Amino acid sequence: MRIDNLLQSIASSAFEACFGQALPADQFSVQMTRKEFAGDRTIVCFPLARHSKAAPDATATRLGEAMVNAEGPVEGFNVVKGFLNLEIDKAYWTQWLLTEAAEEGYGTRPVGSAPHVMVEYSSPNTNKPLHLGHLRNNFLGHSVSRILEAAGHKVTKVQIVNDRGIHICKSMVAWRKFGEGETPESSGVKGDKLVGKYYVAFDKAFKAEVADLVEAGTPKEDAEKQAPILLEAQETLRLWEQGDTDTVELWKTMNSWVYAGFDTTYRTMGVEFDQLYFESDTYLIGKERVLEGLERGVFSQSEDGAIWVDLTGDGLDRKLLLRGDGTAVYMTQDIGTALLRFQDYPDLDRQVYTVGNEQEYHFKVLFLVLGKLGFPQAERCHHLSYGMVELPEGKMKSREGTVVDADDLMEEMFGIARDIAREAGKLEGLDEAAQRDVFERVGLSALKYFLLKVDPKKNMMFDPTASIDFYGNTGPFILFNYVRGRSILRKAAQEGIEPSTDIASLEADEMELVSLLHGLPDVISESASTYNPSLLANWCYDVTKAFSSYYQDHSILGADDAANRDLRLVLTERFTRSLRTGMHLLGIALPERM
RNA sequence: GACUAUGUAGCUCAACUGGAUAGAGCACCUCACUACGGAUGAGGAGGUUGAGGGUUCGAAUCCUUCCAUGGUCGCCA
Repeated sequence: MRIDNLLQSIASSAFEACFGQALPADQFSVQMTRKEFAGDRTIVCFPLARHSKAAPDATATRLGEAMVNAEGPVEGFNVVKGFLNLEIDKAYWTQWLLTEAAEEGYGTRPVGSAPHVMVEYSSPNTNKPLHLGHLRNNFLGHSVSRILEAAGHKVTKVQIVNDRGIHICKSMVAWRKFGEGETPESSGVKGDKLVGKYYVAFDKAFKAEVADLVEAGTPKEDAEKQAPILLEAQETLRLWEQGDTDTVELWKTMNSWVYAGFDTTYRTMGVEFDQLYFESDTYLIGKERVLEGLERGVFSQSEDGAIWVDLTGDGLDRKLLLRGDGTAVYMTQDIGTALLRFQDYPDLDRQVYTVGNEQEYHFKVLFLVLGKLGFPQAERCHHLSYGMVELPEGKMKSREGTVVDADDLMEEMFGIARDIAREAGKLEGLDEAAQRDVFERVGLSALKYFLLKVDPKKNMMFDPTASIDFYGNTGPFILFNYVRGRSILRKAAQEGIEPSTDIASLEADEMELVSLLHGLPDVISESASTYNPSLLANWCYDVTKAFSSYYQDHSILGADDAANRDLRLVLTERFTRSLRTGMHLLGIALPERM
């Protein structure tokens, strides 16, 4: 049993023995004792006073005495006002270090012990490359997937590729007009960047045409609807929907360029998916399902034939699900996608959508609609909503060229990692590929940690100069301490030192590290139930800081006697392994050297 | 305007969900150390937690009224 639960249960029976009143264990709030006070865990006794009919400090004292006398690890106590500070038997912690903390997979639960969850993230448009916003999205979704897995869920990672619509047609038109047959192979340009280039070219040509029309006397609003290149894009969309062979061929070709480009970026990012869904496949399913819903009477139809859902009973509005002309809107295809997924995975307990907070209303509606269609999982579905990534100069705007490209940013981080590593000179003897691997791990750790340490729901500032910092509260700082710890363990192994189970008792300055290590399982389950990796990121930093400080004050291999040395080695081993678990759940891979 | 989130040190972020003197990093100042990996550690300074009112043993956290900022309020996606 975890120490907090154990203490609660001891407190509960001790309280009943003292005051003759039974309180459920969860009424006893156990927290870590602040370091300016003696003790390991604290029970706040103010709320207990009205049940004990005694003053808070008297209640605390009597409860403390009873807990010391009870069977269990409580060895002593002190009372400050109504705070009961408990001292835990050091042997308890020693035993814990040698048993639970030593287990393979400490902190995680076996996959399949909790329900099957689908996590969607990334979900890009196919008309432009991935940028900084996608990085936050991908790192979040990927990390939450791993955290849910560690909490025992079976997890399926998916994305919905927004591969159809006017945006991709614009790139197609521009490519046909200006492309002269250019391909990723012929130009050496990455596929997603190439298609993005034509999307920009379209926009430029469009604006020029509008300007010409305005020059010729057309009002601006009309000009923006009449520009020939826009009409051509709309015609292309019509042809695509009719299945026109040439159009569909070009669409397939250009999308395939984008996918190849995205694949490269995802691989560099270190994220992956179990299955891809494509809007071009799901929007028709959505139409069918909406029509079925109409037949079953959960939706209604207006005179022009449009289909609506009435959510006024849920405090929202009426919402359009299908246009009068039978064409799909965004909601239509999202309904189709959701239902297809439930059909593909009948054991699915819920879906988690990693999508920016500007779509909160959309997902409220979607989940309500799924509920109306009779899916009990709907109420467990979750919109993992996250805030925008802002730059010091404001929002990213493609028109102003302030979009931070994902590939460029990652490459920049790798370069900084390389420069620092060369200066430190710790990678001599590694070949090129192995060194590159280290640079990527270090650089990615900086980016991922920077983006994940902030509460997802908050907007965050991406200050380029601060974000590339490798000192302080950063990913590389955590990696650095992991590498130091591993280096010691390697050295111990080389010297044939195998820590015995006869380890020294813990001193006060070791307790902070031990307490933090002990907290890992709780942090993981808390992160999982709130879909919040930042809790885990902060834990990784806290435990690393504790180790770094401990490392400074104590020579691990140079300890006075074997019992102390073995304790320190055990601590180092538990630290590196727990940290590796935590960082893995953030999607961060750790190097052995750096 | 309505709805919704956010507002904490100069800056970027925490705060175990109502608990003790609100903590880290960066920047600034001081100190330690030829270190099992210095991409280090210790200390100092820096706060009326946007403002006012309320709830109670106790509030950054809950309620309320304002203020500021972002987002949403399409037969766009």
